[in-house]
Amino acid sequence: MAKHTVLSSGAKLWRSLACAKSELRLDLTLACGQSFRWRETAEGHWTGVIGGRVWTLTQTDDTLWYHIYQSLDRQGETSGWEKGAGVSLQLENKSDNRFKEAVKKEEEEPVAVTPVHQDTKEDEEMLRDYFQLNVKLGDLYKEWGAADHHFKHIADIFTGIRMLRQDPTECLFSFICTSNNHISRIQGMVERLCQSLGAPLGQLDQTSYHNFPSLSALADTSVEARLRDLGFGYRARFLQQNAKQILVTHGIQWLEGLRSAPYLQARDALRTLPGVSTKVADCVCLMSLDKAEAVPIDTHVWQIAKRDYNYGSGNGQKTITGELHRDIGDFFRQLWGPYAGWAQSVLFCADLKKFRNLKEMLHMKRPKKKENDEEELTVAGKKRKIKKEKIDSVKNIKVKAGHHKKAKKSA
DNA sequence: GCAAGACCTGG
DNA sequence: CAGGTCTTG
Repeated sequence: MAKHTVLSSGAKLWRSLACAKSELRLDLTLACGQSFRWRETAEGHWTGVIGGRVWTLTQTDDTLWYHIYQSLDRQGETSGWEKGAGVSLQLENKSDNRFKEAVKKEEEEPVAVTPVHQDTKEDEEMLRDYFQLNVKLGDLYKEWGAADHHFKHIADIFTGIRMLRQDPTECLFSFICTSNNHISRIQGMVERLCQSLGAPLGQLDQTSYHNFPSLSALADTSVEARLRDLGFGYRARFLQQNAKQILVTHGIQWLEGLRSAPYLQARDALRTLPGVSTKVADCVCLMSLDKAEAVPIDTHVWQIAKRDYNYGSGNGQKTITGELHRDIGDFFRQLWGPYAGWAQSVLFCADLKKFRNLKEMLHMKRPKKKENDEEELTVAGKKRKIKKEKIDSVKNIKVKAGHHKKAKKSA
């Protein structure tokens, strides 16, 4: 049976490119909630799908290493996948007919075949494109840190977090699943989505890999019922409706075409889709459509704005509504500049529970009095924190009545 | 424009 | 309740 590879198993299977950890941290970038499909398959080794092929990535201090597994089409040639049968066998075991049909449909479509000669240059370019390595993250960190003291503080530990340049279809349909939901469940849902409707790419150890489903696979009318069975809840309808709507009214190239549209135009276009409001549209813009200025505002980011930036406006409101949404985005764009969305992802990542151990290191580095006090208040218990926020919100309502928009810009 | 409620599911 | 969206009032 084919296995996930590791760097120590023999360097000849690996290719590399120069890349400092200040430019890219795989562990943070691939697990901070922008893509839901990467898994750490061995210590420091991340396996996932890029461009219809399965890759394992790892890094050392100044080098990014990558291995691309041989695709199913070349089964039996040399190393790589188990001799093909593994995946097909697995599919036969499913008794659900609709399941088979959908997969069959996928299989009939042409699948990208890896050329026999290994085109190192193209592969490297694909990787550079996926990680947007032409963007000099170190320079951006310096700019953000110079403009924003709090960012600089966080950035001491949370280095190398950059935006992926994801496939727009995968990005859109994955983020439709994020509403009213949490990361661990989203990961499972996206995985089931791919296994159910995506073209199989092969199997490594106990894990089978699939392409993200095509629009036509998602558009089939049987999809909603299938996805409900897979635990997608009310989002099942959104996924199917969207795929159909995009294909019928816009065409298959529409999403990619939005890469060349201005940010707000692309976002408004996405917002016409059912289940896609400002937040999800911003995620898709930032993570797949080259809109670095897009700042997705969710309740979590709103908390960050209030807690770390003393952001006052909107404290009287219960939910993130129109104007508030735009204002918070503008606030961060003014603070960080045209790559505000990238900067936001750093703070977002630093706030994830799964990286709490990393964040602890910040206290070791800076035993500042004031900040310790604030942390204690936060850690001490929810009730006290809530009380404090309520007091703040009362204050801010008064402020808001007076100065409204000018107050926050001074920050 | 904003506020409620509903919406699937599971930790 | 959770990293939200849609529908009403």
